[in-house]
Amino acid sequence: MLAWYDGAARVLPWRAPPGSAPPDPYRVWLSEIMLQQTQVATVIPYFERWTARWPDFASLAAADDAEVMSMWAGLGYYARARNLLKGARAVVAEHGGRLPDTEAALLTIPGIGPYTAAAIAAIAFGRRAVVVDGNVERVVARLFAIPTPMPAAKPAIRAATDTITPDTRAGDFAQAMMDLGARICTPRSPKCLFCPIAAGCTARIEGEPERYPVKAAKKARPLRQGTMFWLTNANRVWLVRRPDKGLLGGMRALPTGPWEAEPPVLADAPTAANWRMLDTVATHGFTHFELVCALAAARWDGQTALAPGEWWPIADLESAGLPTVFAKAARLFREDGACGG
DNA sequence: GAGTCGTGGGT
DNA sequence: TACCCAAGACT
Repeated sequence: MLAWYDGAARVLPWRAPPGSAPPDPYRVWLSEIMLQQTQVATVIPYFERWTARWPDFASLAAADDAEVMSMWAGLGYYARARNLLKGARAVVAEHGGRLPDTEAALLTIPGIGPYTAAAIAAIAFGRRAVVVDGNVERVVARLFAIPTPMPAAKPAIRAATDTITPDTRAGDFAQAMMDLGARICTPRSPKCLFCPIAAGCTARIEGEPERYPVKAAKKARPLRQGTMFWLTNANRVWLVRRPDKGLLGGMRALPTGPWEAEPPVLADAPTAANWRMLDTVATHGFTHFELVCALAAARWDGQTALAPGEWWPIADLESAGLPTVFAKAARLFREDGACGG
């Protein structure tokens, strides 16, 4: 694997060349958080903007919370951004501004779990650590043809990974396994002809490498419905801030009622007004449900009471840092020509 | 162990 | 198209 990696490693902004000195721990940490459940190509532009704005732990720890959330907008899983800020502040306050170099200490930092702790220890500090992410799970499940369905197979996969992890260059080994999983040992149509370890792969010898890792059938995503509100005042629109915990926590948003199985009502509007329903609806797929939102537009009369929020210039809505579901809805309101849009 | 938590790319 | 899934963590 290391020999293959020496010649085939992807060049990435947070990565050092194979066999060279470890990269900046801050950049390793940031990239690992951004890469959780997120593909490399999606992360790269966010990583570049982020490091230009906050190049180290000290600058990030001193950053404004709202600006951090806005910079993360569109990347998803927003708890990562909240924990990233907590993590940077913990590193400054409790570790002298430098990331600790052991897995156990790394695990105490918000946002760092078993995978990320092992990855940072190996990649940024050159320690031997058993790094198991989704790529490694797939490669190892195939290499050893592990028949146990996920997630029950996780302990066996970790044990098997331990047996093939080298004592030196564990970081390069981990990155080699992840590159292999991302480019060759892919979930569907693995390219075994280009695989450096195909000769020892039990799943390939069996003839159906795609069968691994074995997974149980998953259930269908339920439908949820709701209403989003577009309240305007001159050339501005009313935005709210969502509660810190839960779905899209801490993010700027359009006012919305709850998202539930039942059809929506207008009772959750941000203010009393002559709401006009648009002809179109906004749809968006989340991890565990599908959302269909009715769209209601109105002008504020300058009199009725408003819950906490802020007027935002419609022409500058791109800088509000709206999650994608709200950015999509905002586009529909503006295309409709709704009041002020 | 199971549910929650986004979004975009690939097929 | 509809579905799968990604360098997981947290509760």
